[in-house]
Amino acid sequence: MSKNIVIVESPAKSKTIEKFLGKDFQVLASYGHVRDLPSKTGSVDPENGFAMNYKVADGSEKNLKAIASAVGKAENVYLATDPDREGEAISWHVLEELKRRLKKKMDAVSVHRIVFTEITKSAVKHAVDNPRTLNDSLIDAQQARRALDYLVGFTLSPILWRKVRRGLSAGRVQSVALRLICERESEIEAFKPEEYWSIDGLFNTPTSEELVAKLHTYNGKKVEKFSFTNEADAKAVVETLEKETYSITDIEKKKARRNPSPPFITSTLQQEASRKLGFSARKTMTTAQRLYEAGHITYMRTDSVHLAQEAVQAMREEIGSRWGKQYVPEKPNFYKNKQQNAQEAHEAIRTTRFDARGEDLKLEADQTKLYNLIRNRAMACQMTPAEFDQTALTVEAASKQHSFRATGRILTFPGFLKVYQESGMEIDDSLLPSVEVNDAMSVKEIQPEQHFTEPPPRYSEASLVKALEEYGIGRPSTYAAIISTLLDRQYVRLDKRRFYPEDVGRIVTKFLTEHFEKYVDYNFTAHMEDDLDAISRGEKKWVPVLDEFWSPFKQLTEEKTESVKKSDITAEATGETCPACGKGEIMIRLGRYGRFKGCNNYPECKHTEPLEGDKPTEPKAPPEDTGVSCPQCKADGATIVKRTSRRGKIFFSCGTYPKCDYAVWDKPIVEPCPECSWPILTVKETKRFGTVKKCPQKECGWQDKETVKRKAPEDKAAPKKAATKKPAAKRAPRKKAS
DNA sequence: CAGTGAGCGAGCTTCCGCTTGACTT
Repeated sequence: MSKNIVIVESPAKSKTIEKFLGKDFQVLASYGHVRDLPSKTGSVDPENGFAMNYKVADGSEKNLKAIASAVGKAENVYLATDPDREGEAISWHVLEELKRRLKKKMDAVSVHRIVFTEITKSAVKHAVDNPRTLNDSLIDAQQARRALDYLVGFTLSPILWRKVRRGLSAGRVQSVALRLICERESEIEAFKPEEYWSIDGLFNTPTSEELVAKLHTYNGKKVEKFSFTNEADAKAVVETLEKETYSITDIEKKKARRNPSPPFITSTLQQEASRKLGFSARKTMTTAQRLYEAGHITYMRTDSVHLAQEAVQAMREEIGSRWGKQYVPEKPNFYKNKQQNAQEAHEAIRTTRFDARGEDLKLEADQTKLYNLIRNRAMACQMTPAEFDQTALTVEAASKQHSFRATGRILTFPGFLKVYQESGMEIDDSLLPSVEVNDAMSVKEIQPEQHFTEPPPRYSEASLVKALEEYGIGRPSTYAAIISTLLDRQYVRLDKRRFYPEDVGRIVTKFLTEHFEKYVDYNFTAHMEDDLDAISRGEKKWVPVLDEFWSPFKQLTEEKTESVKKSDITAEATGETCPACGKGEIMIRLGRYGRFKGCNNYPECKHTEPLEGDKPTEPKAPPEDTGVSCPQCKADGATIVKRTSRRGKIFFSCGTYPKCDYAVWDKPIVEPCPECSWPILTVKETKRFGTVKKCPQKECGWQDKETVKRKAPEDKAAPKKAATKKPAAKRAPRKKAS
């Protein structure tokens, strides 16, 4: 029984903080948000001042009960949720629930709001000593954000159900993510490779060393990427160049430095883990969560590059003792957040100690890899820059009309590179031969090379997260979920770790960008954030801000629901006449399995053909015959064959389909049912019972006796069978829409 | 459950952002 209760969001945090504060304090976790808008219509009422109908989430009841019972016996409650918009709202929701549950008892409890951005004893104590009250403006801003997301999603999605296909979704975040992928695909399709030629000179120095240099000027003009665009031009240039004599005319030496990258935040961690370790965004986050819970790293959902003083000090000590003073900068390196709308509630992602490598901590293999990545990146950010000697040589023709250049780079001091190299920024030493000005260079060969420009690459998980972050769309806690949503809706697919839009995804994007451009604009979120900031600062009120958004949005959705026909979206005219009826026009339509061509005259004419450019439908192998006669139609020679459903599931059905529609899931055998005498049984291999025979007749339900026997004692031994069954039933309506 | 769509219209789907478990086959 504690006099003082502290509420935080995460249970891992609560344990640490409890240690700092001692016996008089009990720390409880809210486990994130405790109330939310139910996923159904009417949770926000725009007609009634945007009234928000919050409900306690299923999983939160337990947590709220624990909090209420502790607070009921306490004198002080410290709301210590994260110091950002969402955190402020969580505190408010918790308080609202406390008031509702404890009623008058709450009068005896003093309520304080405290915040800290790092979990250290001093920071937490300082926070407790400097409480404030809840910030209503910040809470209002969060509510505006929540209502807007709900209204956009729950207004646009039903339009998609009616106009495109059931079960689809649209939202402020996911629709822009989808748009990025679709527009990239359009760019790739519209891309026309352009030819260009590069020309390298291969020279010999006076000491017979080789030098490769790029053509830098030609006929007195600087050579650019598209200076030579065909073979004839390139050949002519080569001929001219071959006739010249060359010498070194300039040697330029300078020192160059490169600074380390900032420590990880969620998005950069996901990107680097993807590139360096091949982890998906989801895998990175669950692995990081384990490390966080074990106390090995700081919080993994953050958009701040800030580092705690103590951590910086510990890094400097470790760097100094491990590699020497020359790797420790005079003053700690300081990093600033690039993003505009960063909430900066947490620290950057770093390890909690620096003297241990992942291998020393006896972690799982994946955890070790991620731990080391995080530790190295953090340490590197507090190390000295890498230093190079950079040399540029100019090889000029005697005519002074043409010149080549070569650059070389030698690492003279590794600095942070000793520990960490960001992928895509690798540095290789490139050595140049030792030459002096006026040295004659003999031409060994002038090499022309043909190139073509390449289309922009399709997004990977990493590059998509990066793009979203740059637009300020989505949050650290949602990047992985956004990707899952696009995949779940089958808007996109991943192939060799690259995103490809599916037909439905492209149709949805086309529809949304054509008719709801403003709401799927890349800057829509940024504009929203400006408004939310104004609300946070008390400069605007949340209801008028929502009104300003809602009135035109509502009007637009009503107009579009009326004016845009389903066929405008999902059908595309081709101008071809139907070869079957000779009257109808062939349209490209969206079917369950993608797009196809069909006659306009449907349903009178049912002519269809596959879309060109589609993968040719593989010639169907004749289905495997089981030799078992069909027990239903009993037609002569009607046997059961093995087939694959459209979803890839194997089933067995009568070979005379569609005449006879008899079908079973498991493999049939000729053996009459001992119970109902149905002529066949089915067999299935299971791990637990081996081969199980069953009667396919549902009303019979006979099963292999051995199975029943072996199963029986288990039922008795586990009287909680009913209890274990419940979640299974609960699980059924979840996702996995079949 | 076996090639696809229209419209009729039961009953149903859907947002974003916080946080962790604890069901299995």
